[in-house]
Amino acid sequence: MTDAAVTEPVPETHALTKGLVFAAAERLFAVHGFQKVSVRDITAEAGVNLASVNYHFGSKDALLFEIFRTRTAELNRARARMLHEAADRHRGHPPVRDILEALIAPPVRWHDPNGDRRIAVQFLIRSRGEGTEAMREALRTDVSHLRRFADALLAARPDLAPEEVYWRLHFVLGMIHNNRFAELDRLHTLSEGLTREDDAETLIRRMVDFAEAGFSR
Amino acid sequence: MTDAAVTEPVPETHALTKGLVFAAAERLFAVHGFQKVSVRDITAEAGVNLASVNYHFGSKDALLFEIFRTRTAELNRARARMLHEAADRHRGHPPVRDILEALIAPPVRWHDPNGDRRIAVQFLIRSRGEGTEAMREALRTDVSHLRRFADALLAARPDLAPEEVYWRLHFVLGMIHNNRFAELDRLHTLSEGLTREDDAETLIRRMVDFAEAGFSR
DNA sequence: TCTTCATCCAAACAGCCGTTCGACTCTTTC
DNA sequence: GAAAGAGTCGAACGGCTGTTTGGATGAAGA
Repeated sequence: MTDAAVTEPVPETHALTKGLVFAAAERLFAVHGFQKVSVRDITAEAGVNLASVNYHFGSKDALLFEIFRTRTAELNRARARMLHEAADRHRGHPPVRDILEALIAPPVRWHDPNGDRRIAVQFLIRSRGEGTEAMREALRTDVSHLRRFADALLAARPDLAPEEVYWRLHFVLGMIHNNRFAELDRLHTLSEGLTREDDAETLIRRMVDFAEAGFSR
Repeated sequence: MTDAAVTEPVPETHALTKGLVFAAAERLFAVHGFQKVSVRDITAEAGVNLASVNYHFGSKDALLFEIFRTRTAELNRARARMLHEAADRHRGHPPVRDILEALIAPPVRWHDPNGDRRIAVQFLIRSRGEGTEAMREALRTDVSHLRRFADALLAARPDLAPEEVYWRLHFVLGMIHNNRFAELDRLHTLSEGLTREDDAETLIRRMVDFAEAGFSR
């Protein structure tokens, strides 16, 4: 994770004001939701003029979509790289556990308090439920990213009926998408703080263990 | 599921107009989201006057919360009943599989196309991500419902570290909450229709199998 | 028959929304 | 040094938001 293009909090092609808007918008959207944050909230947080959003991005929805597109591409790249490395380690046929780890590890690592990507992953999780029409269209049609993981799982478990593999992949995605601030808070409340200790790597191990066990039969 | 108090689509204590508003609001909120649906959308859909929402419910947020409270209570009751029945079958100590089934089966049965509760479960799923402050407060503080399931799991697996049990419960909840229209559509697209055939009971079996396997070690 | 009361209705309210406009500033280019 | 262009600014636009108001309606009770 030393690639500058990946760890750069805000795309460096942005002008100063544009970058401020991008960062403020991502943060506010991630914390409060897309509809509850106004253009005025964003520009006030960024300390720039109200018209900046429309000047640099065209519209509020276009700003939302640019953040979505940027972060989605980064996450997909990190996942694809891990899947590729796993394939290299196993002569083109990675086992189920390595495939699941490539799917799970990147977003969980981003979510780590020490990372600069907590906001980005919360934004992406939100975009599934309350995204723009353009976002949902992109999520619905662009399945090429998930295609690779589905194909890898199908190849790793040729003994299973394909629909069984697809459903289990769906369950794993549900586990990942449920790691929102509010849900984790509730878990920590329920466990009376027992679950709060985990760092990213421990949580990844727990999730991969659980998911791999789900694929065991 | 023959209890009238549970299968009643709209609480029968409501007056005619109040019931129309309740039903229209639940449907529109479930399909389009909470923030995107206006009071005017609701009253137009219900065919009643604009002021009806404020007259019968006080405010838009209060209407949202009443739907949330009603459906949450019904779902919790159905789950608690299944857990209770499982405890009766096993002399007070139900196995992991029966506990998970009590958690999973009710919302999946509600989601069945033949049921009259598809809207309700979609509404409840949405309330986790985009709910009112009052809703999130209720979800955060009222853990008494989940408490029973966590305690049952802890009792069924005394060999596991408690935090491990809590995390696995969290993963199972993620599987359940991911059954939104949009996510299922994407799954069906990815699988090229293979996953579309399943009825509620088959899906419940798949989910319980997966979750139980996650608890196997 | 008169009163009471819950319900319903059209209309208006104040406020916030995303977006646009025209002027102004500053740097770059010829 | 003039022209051009990108960026920023305050101000305003039309439209939609949730909510409120005051009167009309009609059934129930004395």
